[in-house]
Amino acid sequence: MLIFDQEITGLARDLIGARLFVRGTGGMVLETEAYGRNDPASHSFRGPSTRNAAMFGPPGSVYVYLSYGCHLCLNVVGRAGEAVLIRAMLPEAGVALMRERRRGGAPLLAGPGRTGQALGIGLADNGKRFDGAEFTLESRTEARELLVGPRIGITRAADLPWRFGLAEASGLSRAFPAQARGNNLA
DNA sequence: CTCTAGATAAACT
DNA sequence: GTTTATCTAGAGT
Repeated sequence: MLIFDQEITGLARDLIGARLFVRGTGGMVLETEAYGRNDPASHSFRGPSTRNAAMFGPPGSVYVYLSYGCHLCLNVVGRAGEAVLIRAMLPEAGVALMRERRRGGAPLLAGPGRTGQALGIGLADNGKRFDGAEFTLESRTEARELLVGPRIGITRAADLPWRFGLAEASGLSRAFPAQARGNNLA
């Protein structure tokens, strides 16, 4: 079982190799980033607001935000004010529908904006739960080797190694820097 | 490979 | 009113 109520980096690691589905589309999670409560790069840094309200919902909630005015990004909420951004997945379920939503553009799920588009999420999904209804999460079953590196596309706290990826996976949003290997999952 | 335009919600001054 | 933001597609070198 996946534990949502734990340190956010732990949740980000546990989500690698897990399977995530949104209304029948999705697949294995390949890449995540952790965002903490007192993390200058996090939307929750300045406290609760209309935009980030879902980040303060119960662990296991859905947090969706609009990035750069055009990209919807999906997050898994952990403890209050903490969340994990889903950056890349392996297309496994509902591939035809995802391809249609991406209008034939490939890749389907490599990158947070592409993932949001392929899964068909919207701001209206904020506050929903990963409870198996519309949003489902199945924990990883086997041990996997993990890549660790700095987060992408942020300006503050850019040095924290809070980005995680599945080793040997193709379909990551970007390659990890060298030295990223060597952390086995439990 | 690098560069740039594009899109809009919310925080900030 | 202005700026920034957890990016991407498409054009250019």
